[in-house]
Amino acid sequence: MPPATTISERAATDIAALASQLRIAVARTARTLRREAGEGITPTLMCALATIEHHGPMTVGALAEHERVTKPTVTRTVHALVDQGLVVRTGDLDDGRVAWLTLSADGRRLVQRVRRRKDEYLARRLRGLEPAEIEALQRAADVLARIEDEA
Amino acid sequence: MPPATTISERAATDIAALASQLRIAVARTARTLRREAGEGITPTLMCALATIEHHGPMTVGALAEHERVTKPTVTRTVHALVDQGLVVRTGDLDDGRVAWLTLSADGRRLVQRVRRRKDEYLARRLRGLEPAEIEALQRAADVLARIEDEA
DNA sequence: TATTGTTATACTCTATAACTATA
DNA sequence: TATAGTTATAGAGTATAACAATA
Repeated sequence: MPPATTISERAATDIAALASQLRIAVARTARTLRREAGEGITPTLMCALATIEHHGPMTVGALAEHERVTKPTVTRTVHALVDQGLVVRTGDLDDGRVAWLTLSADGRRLVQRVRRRKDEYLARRLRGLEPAEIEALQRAADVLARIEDEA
Repeated sequence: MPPATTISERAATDIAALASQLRIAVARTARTLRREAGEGITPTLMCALATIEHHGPMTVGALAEHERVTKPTVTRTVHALVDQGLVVRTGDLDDGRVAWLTLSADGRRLVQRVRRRKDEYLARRLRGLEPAEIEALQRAADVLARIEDEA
């Protein structure tokens, strides 16, 4: 007979093991998805574009914070996006230090096209799963989104 | 009363929505975790190290295939790991073209230390979730690992 | 002085093309 | 000829440090 364990000890063990498995699974899945963007746009540019689309007009600093990169990195990213006509950069009228970023019509179309493409790729991989597995993934997506928002 | 839908139509809609949410959640979680490696080692080197530890002795080509990068990239990565004394590179005795990669004792210790660190970080984020949420994440980790293996 | 953003510089990761050595 | 791996080269992403402009 195994030694008795309290509920909290059991839970702690389960969580540690889960953390390890989840970390590996998430890293590998993300890596695969990053390679599915296509459209000739890089993952970094695509991420920035998607963030601006989701948030609406943002400053350079806000984008840096959201993407968790430094401001010089965002400056570079935005430069590339503006060069490609995907983002419009406008100076703030009241505060001369601030620059506002918005999507151009081309940028908006591109975001939607790439998003559809990635979703279709992942959806192909999900087809054929059991309904219970689908539901588990749905709940997991919700939970992961929530704990990231709390970060 | 809404129009009748077949089970497969319902499933297709659910899967498309799930794919989208899951993609975003996975990308964000992976990004956060990548920044938690610490120990002065980069995510790429750490990934290679973890793969070699998991698989046991591997050739350069096998590592490239597993990490889904090109062989020149692996050559570079391995060079860095050998320089840091984390990996040992040995020529095959029968086939002079082949190089075998294994972890050094330092490499093995580092993998374990970093792994523990990341797991603890994620585990902190998971504590406080409902038991049902934990279970959903556990199932999701299993499913994601499985569909990645099939890729 | 503090804040917003940029420029300068350097390092890591990655790929493609061309190459060497071995089979 | 084919295969395993390397070298050469170039491009993308990132950070830190130093700076400019504005508040």
